[in-house]
Amino acid sequence: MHEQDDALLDEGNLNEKEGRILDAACKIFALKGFSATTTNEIAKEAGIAEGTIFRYFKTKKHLLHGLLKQLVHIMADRIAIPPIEKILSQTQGKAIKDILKEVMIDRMALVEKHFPLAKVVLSEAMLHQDIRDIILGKITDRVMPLMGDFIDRMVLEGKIRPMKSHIALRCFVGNTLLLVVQRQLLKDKFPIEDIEQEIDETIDLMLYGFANREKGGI
Amino acid sequence: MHEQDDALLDEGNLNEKEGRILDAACKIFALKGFSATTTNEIAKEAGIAEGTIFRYFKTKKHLLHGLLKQLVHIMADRIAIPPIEKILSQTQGKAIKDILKEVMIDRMALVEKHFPLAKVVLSEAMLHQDIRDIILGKITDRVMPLMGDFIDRMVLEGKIRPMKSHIALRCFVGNTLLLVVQRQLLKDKFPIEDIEQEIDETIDLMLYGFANREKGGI
Amino acid sequence: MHEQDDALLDEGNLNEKEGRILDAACKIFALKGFSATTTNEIAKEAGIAEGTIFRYFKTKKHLLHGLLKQLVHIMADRIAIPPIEKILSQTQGKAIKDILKEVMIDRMALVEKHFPLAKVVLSEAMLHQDIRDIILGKITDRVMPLMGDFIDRMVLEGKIRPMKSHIALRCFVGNTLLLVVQRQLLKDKFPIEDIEQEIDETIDLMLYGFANREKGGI
Amino acid sequence: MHEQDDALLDEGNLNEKEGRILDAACKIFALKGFSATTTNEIAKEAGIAEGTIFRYFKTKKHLLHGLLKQLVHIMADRIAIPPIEKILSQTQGKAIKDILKEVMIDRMALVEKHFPLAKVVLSEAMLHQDIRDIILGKITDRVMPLMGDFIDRMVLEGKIRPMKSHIALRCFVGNTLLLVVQRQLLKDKFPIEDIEQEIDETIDLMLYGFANREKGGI
DNA sequence: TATGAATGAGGCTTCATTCAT
DNA sequence: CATGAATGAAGCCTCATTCAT
Repeated sequence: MHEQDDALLDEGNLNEKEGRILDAACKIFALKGFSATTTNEIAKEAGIAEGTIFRYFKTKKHLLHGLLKQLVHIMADRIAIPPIEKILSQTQGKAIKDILKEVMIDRMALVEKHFPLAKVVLSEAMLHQDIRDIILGKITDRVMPLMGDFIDRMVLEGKIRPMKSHIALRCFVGNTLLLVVQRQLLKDKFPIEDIEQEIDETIDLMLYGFANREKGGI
Repeated sequence: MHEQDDALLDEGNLNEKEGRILDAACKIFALKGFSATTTNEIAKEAGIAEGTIFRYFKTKKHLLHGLLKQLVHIMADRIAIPPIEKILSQTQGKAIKDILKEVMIDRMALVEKHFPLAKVVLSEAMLHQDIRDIILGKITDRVMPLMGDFIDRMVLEGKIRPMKSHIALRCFVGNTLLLVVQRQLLKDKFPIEDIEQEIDETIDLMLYGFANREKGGI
Repeated sequence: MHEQDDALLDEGNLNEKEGRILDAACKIFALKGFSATTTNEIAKEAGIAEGTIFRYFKTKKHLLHGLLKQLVHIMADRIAIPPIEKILSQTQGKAIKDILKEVMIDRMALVEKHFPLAKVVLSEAMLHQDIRDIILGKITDRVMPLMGDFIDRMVLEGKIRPMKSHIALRCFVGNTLLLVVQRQLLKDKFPIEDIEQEIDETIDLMLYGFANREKGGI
Repeated sequence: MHEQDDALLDEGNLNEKEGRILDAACKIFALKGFSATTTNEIAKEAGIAEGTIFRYFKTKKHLLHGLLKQLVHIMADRIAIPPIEKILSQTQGKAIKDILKEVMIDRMALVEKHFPLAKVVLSEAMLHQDIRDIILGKITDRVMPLMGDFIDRMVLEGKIRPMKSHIALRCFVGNTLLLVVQRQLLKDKFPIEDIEQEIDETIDLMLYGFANREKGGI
């Protein structure tokens, strides 16, 4: 119970108790979902009294929203954006294959590190429009331009052929996401032996496609 | 409330009441998630008394499991498999592009028709191993062989280049899934104007890849 | 606990459980006030489970309103109005002194019988406009016309001198109310030895006033 | 919030903080009743920390008792008694009608000025014997002798006819009280147009009674 | 002395489950 | 077999009170 160390969310603008509560909530929401989690459990996990939760969050729903806002904020502004910005700004002279590999590994690591949170976000987002809006706001503002610009630049540099950036992005995200899901959730039935090789082959497929050029693609 | 017609689940081996309950549960689980749905709501939607639910399902949890089993059974054996089997068995003489398009449209239609159920299944599967196992069992037994064999056959026929079927499958599923999610959940922020063109471009990307061949692919 | 007999409120249009709940609520509200009464206490007093209360009344506040509506309804239509109508319709040949005495005794008995309820009503009415409105609606519709007409008739019959009925009514109600309050709440410090004599003297004062006519009233 | 000026209760023997707390408590108790008022609200209104309340009053209940004692003390000794003593000592040469009018106006003004407090006192007194005792003690000691002596003197002076003082007092208090209640609480349904005329007619009724002397009073 | 964060008992309310009809 | 009133455990939340600062 209530480990203080290694808090994923306790960052700057919120105090120590609030961070502990958010961490605990995140952990148990990820385990059982929002509705099935009790405020009592969260309090025990956070090592505080149940009532204390409600000094920081008016209701359990507010706690969820606060959590999601933190998540989105942190994911986007502190964790997710900077490394990808760095990678995307240091592409000169690199082969597109290596760039994509670097990005995919980085993104996989990111999602896998925060997979519990991701589960909370996704399962709630699936049901509730208001939660989708919190996430989408950030994606629209930060992720789309960043990735879109990158793809457009790659096209300009001649590293990839002309294409609509959102379709390329969807392809890349789809492949990465399913890879993570398989590793995290389906590892018993569909284990991945050599992850690096798996990534290599995935990128190869994305780059060169299914088509059999030698036979003319029919 | 309690429409008897057009029951998605009322199939054969379960009687009329049981089917009505499962239909109602499915509908409301999809809307609000399992924990947030009350048996009272289900009963009202099914047009029966609350107590009657417990004649057919020992607990609410049993109801969920029963529902998921039905869903997986039906999705796999009655709805999902037959059409794809048909498509996959009539590929001779067709271009790979058209085959993929046919499959993608068919799969999208399938998922979109049953999107509410899909949401239930996915959000519960994200949290609970036992539920994942129910689904995965069917996928391992039926879907993987079918799709794997198809890809292998395409390779043999020279329509696609040699590749590992599970990677190709992941790519195809990833693209299709995100396309559906975008259409269903993100339509406000990321609308898709012309779905057929979107599919065409997605398949084109899958077939021929990102790479700019003319420039040598670097 | 939970006596079924002698229910003050269990009248016709509400079923047995609902009546038991209202009776219990009435008893404890009168003892401790609305806010200080717990739904748990009410349930114990009514001899039912706490949850059952909420099958009949959405919230504790709704229970209070239901109670007040019943009280006002019963007080006005079943208990309060009929006897006074009877008295007021049989005044021919009687001295005004005897009529007033009859009315006062009847009204005192009525209020004293329902004094616990009266306390609930008054203490809530003091604080909340919405509750005052429930009561006043009935008074405006039923009590005022009845008493006003009576006073006007007495004036016409020459039994009392011309006067505004609402002032006479206020005087009569004020005297009666304080008499009841003294008997019920102040009996330790200001006991009333002979209630009939007290009533006689009160009516004598109302009829003939303070003024000393023999000295010219100055 | 927390105006320091014009404190009703901050008088002499209690220090500034204590006075602020009592003032705030009084204001909010009057608005919402004792149980429905939170110590947090009181603290905010008083402009102090919640914990500070408990330096001055052991519990919330003690705060109520302290408040009531202050109220009764101030009402009786500082506010209520002196003016009435003055009026009652300057009656020579005045008509009884004018004396009563003067007293009634003075008492109405007094009650109306302190109506919020009066509501607290009354609603709590209705429920709790111990609170009634605090009030009645003061009334027995100070008010009754004062008013009783005045009435007896009026009788001796021949200004009113011989009567028991407590009955006359009850009549006067009843009329005055209901007049205030009507003005304060029932103004929407039973408005009073011309208050001075209303008082005149009420006093006239008290002085000369209902009886129609010309017809012989039958 | 004053603070206000923290507490935790206890309030109101929900809801899966039971059972007499 | 079907019902739905009743149950009571348990959830969310409030708030008087305490105590370290």
